[in-house]
Amino acid sequence: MIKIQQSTLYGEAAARIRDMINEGQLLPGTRIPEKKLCEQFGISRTPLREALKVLASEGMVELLPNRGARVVRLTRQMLEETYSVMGALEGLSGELACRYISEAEVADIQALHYQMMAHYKRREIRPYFEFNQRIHDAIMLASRNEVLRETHASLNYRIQRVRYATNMTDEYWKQAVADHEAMIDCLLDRDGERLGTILREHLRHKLVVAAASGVIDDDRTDPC
Amino acid sequence: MIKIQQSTLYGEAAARIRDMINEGQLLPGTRIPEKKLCEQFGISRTPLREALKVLASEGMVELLPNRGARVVRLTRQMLEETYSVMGALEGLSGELACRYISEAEVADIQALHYQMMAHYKRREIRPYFEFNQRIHDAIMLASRNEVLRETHASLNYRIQRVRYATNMTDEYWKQAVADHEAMIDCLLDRDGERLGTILREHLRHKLVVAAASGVIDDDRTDPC
DNA sequence: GAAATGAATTATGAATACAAAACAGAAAAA
DNA sequence: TTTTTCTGTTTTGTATTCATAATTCATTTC
Repeated sequence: MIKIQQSTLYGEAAARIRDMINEGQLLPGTRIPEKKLCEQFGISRTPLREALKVLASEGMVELLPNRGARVVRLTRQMLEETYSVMGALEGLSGELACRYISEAEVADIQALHYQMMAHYKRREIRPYFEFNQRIHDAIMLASRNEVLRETHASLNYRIQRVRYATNMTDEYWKQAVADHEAMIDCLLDRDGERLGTILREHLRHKLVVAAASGVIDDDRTDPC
Repeated sequence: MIKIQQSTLYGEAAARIRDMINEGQLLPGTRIPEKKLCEQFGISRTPLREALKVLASEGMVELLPNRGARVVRLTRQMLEETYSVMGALEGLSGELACRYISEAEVADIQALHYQMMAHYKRREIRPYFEFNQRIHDAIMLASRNEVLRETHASLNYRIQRVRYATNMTDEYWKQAVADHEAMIDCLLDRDGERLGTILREHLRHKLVVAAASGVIDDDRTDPC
């Protein structure tokens, strides 16, 4: 049986705007011009406005009544707050994953880990990120908690654009890889408590790098 | 200077639908009739549909393409997942609160605690809940993390209707009060780690009661 | 020259109109 | 009787329209 995935215009629009924000085509703090995007997407304002409502509750844009939608700025404060919350969520995912994960899933994650390591050794940052993300996703899935997964995903959207702009120092990269090595050990031992701790720490390290990425919109004059 | 709070129709509508769900006027699994609600609220379909998009990303309703909106069912599984995530979030709030809370805020929480205790002794469940919630909110505020607060609030919406239907056993109620006593001690000692642990435990206790509340929509035939 | 005022323009918020899909019920076929 | 097909109705998704609030920019005033 083939699953028909019914797509809606507002869903498509939301996804495209999300990408545009992450890729820097829509800049933080700037207005999102409804009319322009409607023409670009070839849709009317109704579904586009619905998409903006969705993005607003995801925290990607902010809606100012009668003044339109703006791309939210990633302040340092907000980034710290978000990483703190994501740390708690990923920590929980680690704890739960160790309780429920199957042998096969652990093996899959190990495989992903080795692929990631290969890209690390070759200093191929994009593919490295790719596999890195897939490992974290796999742990999320293993936690058998959809609410957790969705909540995490929603926060993750907001900070994706940081990742697009991150430049890793050798020192941090080494640390990140070490974290991942330890994570694999925890999974093999089913040591949920320690995996949770490592993941929370891991997120704290990520914050440091992210904060230095240059997409932070602090101390810019805010014309609101 | 008076702050003008600009309200939008879709925001109002979202709030009203939320309340209707929590108060049982819109039943889980049932369709949300656009036309009817439009007439009831005296608005057109456009803002109402926007409200539904917001509620959908909050997890209050689910949108089936071309088949309208339904109130999501609270399955036991989902309730467990949600409490698990909220436990992690409240745990974090406890840890952070101990780092940042002021003397005055601790005093306020103590005052709320004594008011809550008064209602506990008189077995006045509604006011007890009221103060209980206010204490948890106050800790959230003290954590100085808006992202955390909003994420928690969003999850809290979904399970509010359980709280409306909870009947407390004496045993659980006693336990809950004991938890709260311990929480106050932690705040006074600024013992974040322990407060975090207590809050996570506290949420686990809440789950047990909630699961027995009778608003769980398991094993009902699903006509989808 | 800078700030303030006001009309013209533009964008947003909400209502209405139209197209397409889902639903319901009657009639026909197995 | 049960199943299927067809048709009319209802409901949803999207486009369009209209009213109102915000913005812009030229003009006036200090």
